[in-house]
Amino acid sequence: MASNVFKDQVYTELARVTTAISNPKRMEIIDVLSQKAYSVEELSKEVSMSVASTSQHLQVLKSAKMVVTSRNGNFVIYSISDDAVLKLVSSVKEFGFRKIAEIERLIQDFKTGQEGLETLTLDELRVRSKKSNILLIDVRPEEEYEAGHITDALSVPLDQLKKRMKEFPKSKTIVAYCRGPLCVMAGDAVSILKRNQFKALRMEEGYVEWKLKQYDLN
Amino acid sequence: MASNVFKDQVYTELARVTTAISNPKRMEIIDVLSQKAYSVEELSKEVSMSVASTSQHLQVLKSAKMVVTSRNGNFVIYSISDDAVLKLVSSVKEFGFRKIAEIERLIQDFKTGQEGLETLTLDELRVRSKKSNILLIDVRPEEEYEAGHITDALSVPLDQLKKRMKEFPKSKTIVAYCRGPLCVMAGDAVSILKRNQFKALRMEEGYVEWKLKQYDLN
DNA sequence: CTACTTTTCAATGTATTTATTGAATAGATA
DNA sequence: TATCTATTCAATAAATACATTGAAAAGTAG
Repeated sequence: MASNVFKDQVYTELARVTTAISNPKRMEIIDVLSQKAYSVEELSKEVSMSVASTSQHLQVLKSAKMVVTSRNGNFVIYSISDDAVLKLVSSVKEFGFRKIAEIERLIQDFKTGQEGLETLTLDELRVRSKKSNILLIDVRPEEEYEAGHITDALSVPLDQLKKRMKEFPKSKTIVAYCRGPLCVMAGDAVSILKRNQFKALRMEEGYVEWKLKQYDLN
Repeated sequence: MASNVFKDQVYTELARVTTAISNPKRMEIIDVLSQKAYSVEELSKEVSMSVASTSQHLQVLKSAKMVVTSRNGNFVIYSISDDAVLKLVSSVKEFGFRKIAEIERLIQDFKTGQEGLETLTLDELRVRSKKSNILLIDVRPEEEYEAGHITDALSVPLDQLKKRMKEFPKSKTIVAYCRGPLCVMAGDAVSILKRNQFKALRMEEGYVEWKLKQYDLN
């Protein structure tokens, strides 16, 4: 049957896409690259792996057309090829978080470990920022902020927070965000702020989630 | 670092989701189950594999919570757990079809093999069915039609088409659909109809694509 | 309770995937 | 062109995934 061969080929191609994201490290790499482009060496530090292994993972992602390369001097810079990749990963997460109880439990354990921080969603933020006085801060490294950030957010990298929080008005509620639900920086920021008598909340969603939401609004 | 352990665990869980769909046969199984529920034995025929292998694939999908089981007499009936699975798979396909040139080429080769049939999308169907006289037929097996079909479609399983087409008015344009872009039945139906002097078009999308679209409209 | 059917499990051999190390390459800079 | 550096390739060893066969189990029906 000729059409059977065709069918098998198509499913094999589709599986090539899912195989590319079937590895935990590669998922993490995509998440990191979703924030900003990286060289192989930088990235290997970010995901705690040898340069050679990182390179190999990147090649898998590249052959699945999920990342693209450019060159900057000696460095090869990897970046996400297309917003369709963000959507794909986002729908994997949506399914994963909803369905896999184990993930829910892990996140729960982790959150309660973080002093029971109060959290906020993007939608809640939009509503509250109209009513009350809110200061939205982006605690990711400055390069990631520069590569793209939520409108009206102030860049306050985590390692500068202690110095810079003196500028913050105590009258405002401070909302911190970072890379998204799996990222710990915003939680750390809120802890620090609270210890210093600020009203502070963490927003679980990050820049990527916000960006994807913008499409839906248009 | 405690948060590193957490992160690795979460990515491992997420990868469990993508690993479940990282195999061509499992993708095919999900597609088949998207049309209607099947027993292991039926399914193994549908995807041309041994019963034991099919069972093992189903267990992988079950442990990823993508399918659920029920019992009917001696048979264990597998079905898709949730429409979130359809959405996930649909976004994989969306990315796959858009990005992977090889798939595009395969589909192109396949289509041109099918006598250059004229095709129609769901959106075009909606527009045209208001203006002109259209008869929409569902050429999948009757059980799949009964498990769910596009509103106003007439069930005409492919193997009954030759007898039943006598009822069709020659004044109407006949639009045939089946399981979706990878399915060959609608193409076969159109070929037969054209050979018998009907005006006939194939719609590439199938019932699942239509169903997902209904959500977006609400 | 027994017989029967469908599904699952276990064992096997093969193939793929993965992280690491160390060597090779490609490309930029001088 | 020669040198230097980041990246990629190759080889390895361990682990995991895969399809098949045949046996075991689970559950229905009589």
